[in-house]
Parts: sequence; structure tokens; C-alpha cells
Amino acid sequence: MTEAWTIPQTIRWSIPDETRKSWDRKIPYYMRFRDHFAAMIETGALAPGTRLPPERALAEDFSITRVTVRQALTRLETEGLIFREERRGWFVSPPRVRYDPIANTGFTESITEQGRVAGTTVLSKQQVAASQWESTHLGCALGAPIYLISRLRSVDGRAVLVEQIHIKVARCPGLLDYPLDQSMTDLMADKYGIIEHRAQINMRPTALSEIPAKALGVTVGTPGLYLSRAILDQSDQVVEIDQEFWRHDAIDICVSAAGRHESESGD
Amino acid sequence: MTEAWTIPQTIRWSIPDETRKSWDRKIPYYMRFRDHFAAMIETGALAPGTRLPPERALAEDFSITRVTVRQALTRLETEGLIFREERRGWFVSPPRVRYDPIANTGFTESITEQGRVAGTTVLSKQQVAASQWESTHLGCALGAPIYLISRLRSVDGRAVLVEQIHIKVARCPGLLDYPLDQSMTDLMADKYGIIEHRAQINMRPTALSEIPAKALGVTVGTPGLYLSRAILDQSDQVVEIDQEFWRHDAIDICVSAAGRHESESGD
DNA sequence: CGGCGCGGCTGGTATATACCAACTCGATTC
DNA sequence: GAATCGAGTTGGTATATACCAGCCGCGCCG
Repeated sequence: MTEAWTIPQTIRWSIPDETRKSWDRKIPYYMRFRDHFAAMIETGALAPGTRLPPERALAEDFSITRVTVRQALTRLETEGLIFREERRGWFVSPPRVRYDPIANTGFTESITEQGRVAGTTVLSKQQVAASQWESTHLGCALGAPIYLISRLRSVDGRAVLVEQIHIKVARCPGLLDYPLDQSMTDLMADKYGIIEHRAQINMRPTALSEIPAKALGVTVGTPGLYLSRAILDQSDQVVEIDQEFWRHDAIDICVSAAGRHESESGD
Repeated sequence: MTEAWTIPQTIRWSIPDETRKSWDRKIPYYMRFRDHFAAMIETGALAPGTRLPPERALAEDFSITRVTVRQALTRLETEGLIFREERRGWFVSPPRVRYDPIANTGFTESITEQGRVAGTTVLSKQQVAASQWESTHLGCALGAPIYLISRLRSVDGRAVLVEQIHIKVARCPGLLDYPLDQSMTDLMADKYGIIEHRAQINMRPTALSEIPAKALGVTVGTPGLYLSRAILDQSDQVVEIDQEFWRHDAIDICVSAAGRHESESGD
């Protein structure tokens, strides 16, 4: 319904003849089913959050088997139009939230600006010994003490991401005693005088594995977006690593870039 | 095999007890199948580009049905470990290419730096009348003449993205007469004196629709990443809009961010 | 009135089978 | 030697069916 949804549809590709031909040939059942619901969602006939009828009912109504129904539903899920909750049903996805991973605004602030309600829950906080991966990426000895904080973040009551935060104990002693359901950036600045100077961000599509899927209340293997953020201080020391697992249909990443300089070449 | 692949596996989530319990309960056939191939790929026993046996052979070897095999293969595909070519077979995915959408380097340059071979093919070039979407985003009248360029870009011979470039004819007259299989940024700077000053980038996971899927040689509905880039000049005029459709398993987005400023709050 | 249990509903996993459509590659033909 | 044809192979779509596992609500029981 929002502009974001319609962008892919408004694209005009090069060979319209090809497209026209495709209308002549037989369209698979699952695709007609998909098109039907995609249209209803995009026109707003099905409001976000609406629950779809049970798979068995859909199969009967459309005179196709449940297997075919599930093929179509999975497709709509991949497209981000609907989502499912394990053994509870299929629902129309809410509009995506815009998120700028490099901006000077945090999650809560950014969501609030969009007129939506952000929520944060601390799932766990503990002190552990650095694994191989952590020692490499945090720049500490293997087995050195680190804090591990796991949080669930939601928009309008729907969980959209789980994150795991890794911080060296030596750098922020006593961190776990502070309230952790708010901005880590602010906390580290206020209590430890640590200012984020630079961040290295990685993103890639993935499938949600068991633990993050369970935390988000989704079926394992559903598409997701992995986003990691390494935060460096003024002296280029890594002070925090944040690993985020997003529902793939919840996010619209928006970044603004400074332009290429005159002297440099592109491409 | 690369570090990027193993990150999700090295994550240590909060409730290891839960994880332990999961080993006791029955693991579905499709998951064991998945685990088997995921392990072979991650250890390098299956090299990138390797073709998997036909689905029917896999079904027989593992004593499961082809439906179940396909469920597992689709899962591995969502995870980015394997990909398929329409009616040709399943293959092990090559390592992802790192890509910084906001850096001062173009596609070819960036790929080359990673020791890989970039390729660009112009699929089509034409002049059309601006659609509603184009007039809105390019900032021109509806029906105004615009150039539409469609290109296919590959890494090591494998198509990784299709892009569609929209440029106002008024701004770059005669553009289509220049060679278009190279840097558009350079071309616009050299021939028209247009310097990229700022870019607005949007990204989100999606499913590849028919046209981009066909161009990439993949099955429609496979996961993809949609990336659009609006390029503004010195006077904040939109001079170019680039819409890119990536194979989701080909890309590892890396961006470097300037830190949050001292006076601002994060979250 | 509150907690517990059970049954029904939902999606999750799996079998067995069939036919279709596109690609491959070798053989045949011009 | 190049173009064409065709058979076989591969994935794509679809039916019909069965049982399992977790969620939910109703009703029973304390």
C-alpha cells in the first residue's frame, strides 16, 4: 500500500514483449493465488495485521491442495507481504520501518520519529569468556571476560529484531548493573566516557536459525537480515560489537551518502 | 569456508540449555539433510560452483522423497549456501563479494580490488516517457523524456545483479550514444560535468520477480536484495536513479560510518 | 473462582505419484 | 561443418493423503 511496496511493480523493464507473452501462457495455480492476495494487500483490502484463513480453508476455497497453498504463502512471505507465527497462522505484514544504520539516531528515536512505538526487552545479560570469534573481533585475548547482552526490539508490539551485544568487561566494568533496556551508546558515553568515533557495519540476507527465530516468534528458516556493527572509539579500538537479526519484511534500510569526490573515479 | 559464512554459527545465544535440549528431540529429515550439506560446504568439501546431484538421486540416496529434498534445498538457498539455475540444477554458492554502496568506488573497481573479475553487459537502452514513479523520483513532468538503461553485472562470470538506470534526457542529451558498459559516474562527469554530490540509498530484501529473475538466470521468487540509489548533484537535483536487483547470496554489504557526535544521543 | 487438562484447530513434516517445460547433448541431416 | 531434430534428463507444478506438535479455549474439578 505504501510507496515502498509498489516500487517493484512500477518498474518498467526492457523487453515488454516478453512480459506480454507471459500473459498468454498458462499461469500456475500458486501464482494466481499469490497474485490474488498480493493485489488485496497492495490495494489495502487486507489491512496489516489481518490474519489469513487457515491453510486448509484456503485450499478448499481455491480448489487447490494445501501443498500448493503453502507454496504460494511461502512466496508471499519471501516477498515480505505476509509473515507467519509458528503454528498460529499467517498475517499481513505491517509497513516496513525505515532504518538508517549509520545515522546519529538510535533505534527508539528513529522509530518514534516515524510515528510508531518502539519497545526493548532484555532477554539476557551475562559475563562469559571470549570465544575465538569474540577475541578476534573485539581485539582481546581468548577467554578474556566479556559481557554478553541479548535484547529483543519491537515496533508497535511486533518483535522485529533480536540483537546480541559484546563488550569487553575491562572497558566497561559493572555495565550489567545499569538498566540495559535503553541506549547503549548513551550509557557508555555517560558512565564510561566512551564516544563512538567510527562504526563498521555489515549486512546480508540470511535465514533465521533456531534461536533468533524462536525469540522473534517466527518459524526457523524464514528469511532474515543479518546486520553487525563494530563500534570503534577515538583511538580506533573496538569497544562494542552488535549483532542484529531482523525480520526481513520489517526493515527498509535508508542511508544517505556523501558524494564521490571530483578527483576520484567511479565504477 | 570464509569467515563470513561462519559468523552465524559462532554466535553464542543466551539460553544454551534450550539449545542442548534441541539435540535430544527428533531432528526432521530435511534438517539432517540440510545440516549434512551445510557442513560439507562450510568445511570446503564442496567447492563453490560445484553442482549437486539431481534431486531424484539425492532423494534416493537419503531415502527421502523429492518433496523433502526440495524443502531442504530451498532452505539452503535461503541461507545463501547454494543457488539454482532454472531447470539446470543446484550449485554451491561462491563467496560473497563485499560491496560498499556509499563508498567512492564503483562496482568494477571494488570487485577487482577483491581479486575477482567484474563484467558488465548492457541489456537495453531506450528513451521513454516518464511514468508516474519516474516523474516523482526524478523530479520532472509526467511524460517527460528519460533514458532507461538496463545492465547486467557479473562477478567471475556469474550474474549477480541487474540494474535499471533512469536519467532525464534534458540533463544528458545524447547519452545513449556513448558506451554504456562502463562507469556511469565517470561518463556523466566527463561528458556532462555532472558531479555526484549526495546519494540516497534504499535497500530491502525481496523476492526476484520474473524479469530480473530471467536476466539473472534464476528461478522467479528466489530471494533477492533490492537496492535503489538516487544521485543528487551539487544543487540537490536528482540526476540519476539506479535500481539494482541483487542475488541475495552474492552480496555482503559493508559500510563504514562516521561516529555519532558527542552532543547527540543514540539508542 | 482459579487452575488444570483435554480436545480441537493450526501449521509442520513427510510419503508416493504424476505430468509438464526447459535444457542438454548427441545424432541426423542438409 | 553448421543447423536441426529429438530423446533423455532436470527441475517445476500439482494432487491426495497422513500423522505430528504446539497453541488455544472450553469445561471440568478442586
